[in-house]
Amino acid sequence: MRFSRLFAPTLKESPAEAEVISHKLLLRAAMIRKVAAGIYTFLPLGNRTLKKIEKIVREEMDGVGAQEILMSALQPSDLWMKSGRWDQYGPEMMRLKDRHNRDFALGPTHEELVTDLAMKEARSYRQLPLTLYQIQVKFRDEIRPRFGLLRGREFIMKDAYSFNLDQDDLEKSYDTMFHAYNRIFSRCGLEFRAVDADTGLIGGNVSKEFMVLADAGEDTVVYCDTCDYAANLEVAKTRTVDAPAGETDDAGEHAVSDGDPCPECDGLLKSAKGIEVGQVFQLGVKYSEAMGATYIDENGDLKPYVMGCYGIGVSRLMAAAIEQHNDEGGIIWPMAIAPYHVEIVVLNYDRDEQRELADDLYNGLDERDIEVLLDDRVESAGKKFADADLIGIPVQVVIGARTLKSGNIEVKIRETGERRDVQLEQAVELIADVVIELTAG
RNA sequence: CGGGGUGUGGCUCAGUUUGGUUAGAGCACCGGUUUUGGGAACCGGGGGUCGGAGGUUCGAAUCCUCUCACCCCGACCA
Repeated sequence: MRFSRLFAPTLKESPAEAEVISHKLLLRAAMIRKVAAGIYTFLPLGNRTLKKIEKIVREEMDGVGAQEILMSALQPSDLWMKSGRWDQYGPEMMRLKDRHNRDFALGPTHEELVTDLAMKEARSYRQLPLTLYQIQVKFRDEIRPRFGLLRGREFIMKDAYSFNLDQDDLEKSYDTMFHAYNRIFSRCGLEFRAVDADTGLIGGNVSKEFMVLADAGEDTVVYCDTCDYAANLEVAKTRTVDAPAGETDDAGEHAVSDGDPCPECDGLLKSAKGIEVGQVFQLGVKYSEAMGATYIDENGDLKPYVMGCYGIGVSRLMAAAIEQHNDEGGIIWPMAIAPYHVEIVVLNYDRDEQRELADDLYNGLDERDIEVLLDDRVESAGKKFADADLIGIPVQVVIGARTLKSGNIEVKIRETGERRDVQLEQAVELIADVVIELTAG
């Protein structure tokens, strides 16, 4: 892609509305634009990152046998009446009426729809376990949308649902999904923790949240400095001093704090802010019983599905990644979710030598399926460098008269700031290697 | 919803307290010249009616009333 043609109106200053770093940078780097409170348009760069995240999610979901579907965002009220959530959900659900005055909602989640689908189409135990997922827009009329993509009223979510034979079977699906989630967040380059969590309005018994550690987080994560114990503060436990490890106290809200003893070992608890990017639940029979969703087992008896559900805030993940990967200059995208792999900054594109060189390099990298953004704009060097840092493409290649004199171009790693001069003939090869290296983490 | 705050060209903001001629600046944008290794310089140009409605006044961005939007703190969530 040529920067001169790219629709990427970057901003020198942060719009006043943005408070947190990801929001500021998403706006400044021309990833998103606001439509209304908590509602955003994704511009080309932001959309590319979104699609990269979605691709990783799809690969991991498909990899564990989940099947992608796409359900309607617009949902009739009757299924929600059936589950009892039409009344429970409250004003957070965006509701509307059709021309016949029938009630609809813009889906905040899809348990009802997917359960209805399964009970009609997956009648036999032979079809189970069945895991379905989708990546789709969700609507929640949040009391207070804020922080850009971190809490929107319309957002992209991956939601998966497993229909299992029994609790044992559910636990297998849950476990599989849990590991897939770990891979997804690792591949996205995030530092995260899976923590014990409250099940909230979704319901169910067992649940883990995936928290990206970042100061902008709205949740507090409590974790042990010695063992694997980690929990959302809401459900965190501690151990009364002198009690042996393993004998826990159910702690009330805010009762657990830094330095309390770990409930599971002799370590001490610490706390940090976290952004919830995913959650997995063992729902059990909550929805299947409420909706009369049953399958026929091998004896011909009707049994309720034992269900699990698994969500990832895809657009939130994008913001969370920025919260973890930025500096004064702007975003530092992990390679796996960067809009482009390499940005070629050509300081004087109007000079034949530089233009030809840049075009060759561009084509050479393109042939190796490396995604390249070529800054061919007629702008000052300073502006191009600043934009490159802001947009945060992981590898920058600078073509300018200074290094060209000795037959070199410069390769700079966005994250570390490391630069090295590279001979022209070796450039494609070397840049390709750097991209692979950075992809591997 | 409670509390606090802000609405002035695309963005950042000044002007509002103490009403007074054609509403300003920087950035961005358009044309031109010279530039180009860290947000270039100069010349020329376009764009706002001051969130909206109503009111007070000879006169309103400025005062009053209502209203809408947005942001921050709290309760909810991917």
